[in-house]
Order: sequence, then structure tokens, then C-alpha cells
Amino acid sequence: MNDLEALKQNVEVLVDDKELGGRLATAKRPLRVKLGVDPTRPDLTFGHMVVFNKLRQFQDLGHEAVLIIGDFTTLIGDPSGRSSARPTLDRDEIRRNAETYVGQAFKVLDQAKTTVRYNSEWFDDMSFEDCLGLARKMTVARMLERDDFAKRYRANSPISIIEFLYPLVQGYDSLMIDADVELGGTDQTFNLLVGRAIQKDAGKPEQVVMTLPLLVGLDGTKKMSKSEGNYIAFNDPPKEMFGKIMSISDDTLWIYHQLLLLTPEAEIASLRQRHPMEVKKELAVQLVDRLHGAGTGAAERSQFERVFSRNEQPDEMPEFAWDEVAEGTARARLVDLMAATGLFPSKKEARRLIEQGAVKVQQEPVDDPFTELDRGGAPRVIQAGKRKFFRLNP
RNA sequence: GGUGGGAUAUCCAAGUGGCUAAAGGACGCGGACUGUAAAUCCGUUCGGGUUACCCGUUCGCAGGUUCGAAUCCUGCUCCCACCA
Repeated sequence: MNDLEALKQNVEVLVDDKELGGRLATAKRPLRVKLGVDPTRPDLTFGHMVVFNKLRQFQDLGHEAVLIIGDFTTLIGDPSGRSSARPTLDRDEIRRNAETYVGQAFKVLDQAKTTVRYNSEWFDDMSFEDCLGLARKMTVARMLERDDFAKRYRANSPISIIEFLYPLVQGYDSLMIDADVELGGTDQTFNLLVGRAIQKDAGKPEQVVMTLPLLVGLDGTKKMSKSEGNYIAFNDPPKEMFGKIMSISDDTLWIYHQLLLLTPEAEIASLRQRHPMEVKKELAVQLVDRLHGAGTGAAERSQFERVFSRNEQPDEMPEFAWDEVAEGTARARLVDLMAATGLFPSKKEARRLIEQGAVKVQQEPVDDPFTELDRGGAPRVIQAGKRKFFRLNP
């Protein structure tokens, strides 16, 4: 497999195939491969990983990654796809998010071959006149070619002017850093193409546009996103990460293999012969290892099997001293104890769980919401549902 | 600028004076079945309590009418559509 072939794996849109091949063959220097992220929230998700993986592939072939932090654009607040304005973040918050972003990104990227740039660098000093000059390069008709704009326009749902400006802003970033290639999710295709237009207009070589599929979320239908809550974050603790991966559907399993581990198709075909649960456990082990260090995946796997396959208790769970949750009384109601741990949103919720037969004390089911416990002499394990455990010490 | 329409719980969405903590759906949570998969079935989904019942808070915001308001009146804020 030559470089071009490898780089084309999983790619949805490539503009232009020949151009990329040509540049790979003739460039005297490493290609500058651009990826932009908006630091709106402090977490990177597995959805980002799909694109980061591609960027890493470029790095492994000797090219340079330029990570653009859209701190300026985030400051304005992109209202894309929403009717209500997104709350804008202040600079400190953006800076903090950006820092954690970058830290997380290096779990996948090669730090030595990555340049981080903030787009406020060039936009802070831009005048309104410059801005209008940029706006001149685009027409409304052209904008409406973008699929989501077209749909919203037809449906009479609002499109803010600022949204029209966004692709231009993003494209201008490409001009500023002389990008050879820009990566993004498929929803970014249009924006990346605008980058080409702007470079062309400025008499520069146009960037190659490469988009990757959007990763489906934990629900198996919608794309993974923070706002949908169907995501796995780089920062999720190992246990949660393992659990979330185990909860995905079989269809999703193969997609994750392909897009997150870059497993070749032939190999996936052979994996399909095996029990999906086994394959899924292995997937989870590899991903947890990747983000939390070698060995953590295997540890989670054994805990997982212990709790869910054999219905035993996990080795580690939150612990609470009696005085901590019962305020020094000798006897207390279970609901009060549960609520006091903070592991449940309210007493009502704790009560509901008991009424629904989800709660066990020392493996014994409890169904009376007024059950009381004595201080007792030995630690007791309280379980609510399949995954919540805590130990109550005397 | 003009004319209409709208704002209800996490989201969509009923409700137009008392029986409404507020129908229905989605999501979530719990249970059964499983492979913490899918599908399916059942239950549940504001908070507190002396818990088959009582109390508090909630229907854009602020007032008002009424024994009683998400529902009526006044003012305000925001959003949308159409026309220009």
C-alpha cells in the first residue's frame, strides 16, 4: 500500500485525488495539514478521534500537522443549526478549553510534528473593511449550495448572517497558514471547499480537501456529539469508557473498529465470524489502553467481567463512613443514606430505585422504601441498579 | 415599518378557570429476557415529608382579577412567519 492508498482509507470526500498524489510525489517539504477545532467545551470526543487519526497518519508519513484553535470564532459564537444564540464564552474560558483540547489531542497526535495556532492571531486585528472584503468573495447562491443551509432555507428556519460568514472565516485560516491539505468531518465539506476558493482568489495553491465520516454516537443512530450526550470523551474515566463501549450495538461495533482503530476491511470480515461481545471487549481494551495507558484496558475488562458477567462486586467502589452520611445517629433510613452519598440526584430517586427492586444491601434485595439500617459493625455493600455500588463503613 | 403566530418539564407536544405536578411521544432510569447488543414486554421519570396521603415549587418575566389560574386581564422580554 503506498502513501496515497493509506491516506485514502476511510475518507469520504477527497478533492482532489490526483492533486494529493501529485503533492505527495513532488513536494520538497512536508505537507502542512490543517485541522480546525472550536474550543466550545473542554472535552474531545471519540468523534474527533476519527479526524485526528487521519492527521496522525499524515504525521507518520512525515508531514506536519497544524492544529487551528478557533478561539476567535468561538468568541463570537457560531449559531449553526440552532435557533437560539449559543452563549458566547469569554477569553479565559476559551483559553482553558483550548489548553485541555491540545493536551488531549496529543493522545493521538505526534506532538513533535504538530504546530498549534490560534486564529485570533490574525482575526483580532482585522478591520471591518477587511471583513467586508472577505465577504465579497462569496455569494448567497453559493452559500445555499451547502446542504444544511439549503434545507433550513427551504424549511423557513432561520439562518443567521454570521453563519454565512463562518465558512469564510474558516477558509481564511487556510490562507493564513498556507494549508496544503485540510481535514474535517463530512459536515465540513463545504467550509473546506470555501478555503480552496479563498486561496485561489489570493493566487495561492488550493488546499486538498479531505473529509471523514462522522462517527455515530452511543445510541447507534445520531452522530456523536456533546450536546446529544451520546459520546465518549477522551477524558472519561477508564471504567466509564469501557462501559460505554460495551453498550454500543453490533452495527456500531464494526464502525468503531474501522474508524477508531483503522482496522482494515479484510480483518473486520474475519472478526465478524467471532462472537460480537468478545470483539467488543477487545475493542474496549484497545481504546482504553490508548487513552489511559497500556494495561488499563485489561484491568477494566476483568472488572467488567466480574460485575456484569458473574454478578459479583467490583474491587473498588466509593466508600462512605457511617458518620459521613448518617450524621451520628445509630439508625438511619436507607433512602437518606443513599441520598447523602451524592451518588443519587435526590431522595425521590433513591426511593424510586428501591420501589423498583433495584437496590440490594449485601446482595439482599430491599423493596421497602422505609427500610432502616443500623450502624452495624462491619462494612456493607449497597448496590443500586447494575452499575452503582458503594461501601458503607461503620 | 405593517400583519399574524408563538414561548409548557431534558426535548417535541397536548391542555384554554377547579378532577392538572400538568395528556401523549422521544430520551433517560429501573426490572424481565440477554452478550450492560439489538428487538420486545413491564414499571418509572420536579422536590420534601409522619408516604394508598400531605406539603412546597413549576407552564417566558412582572403585576392583577378570582374562593381557585398553565388557562382570564395589563405591561414587559424574546422568538417565528408573511407582507414591504
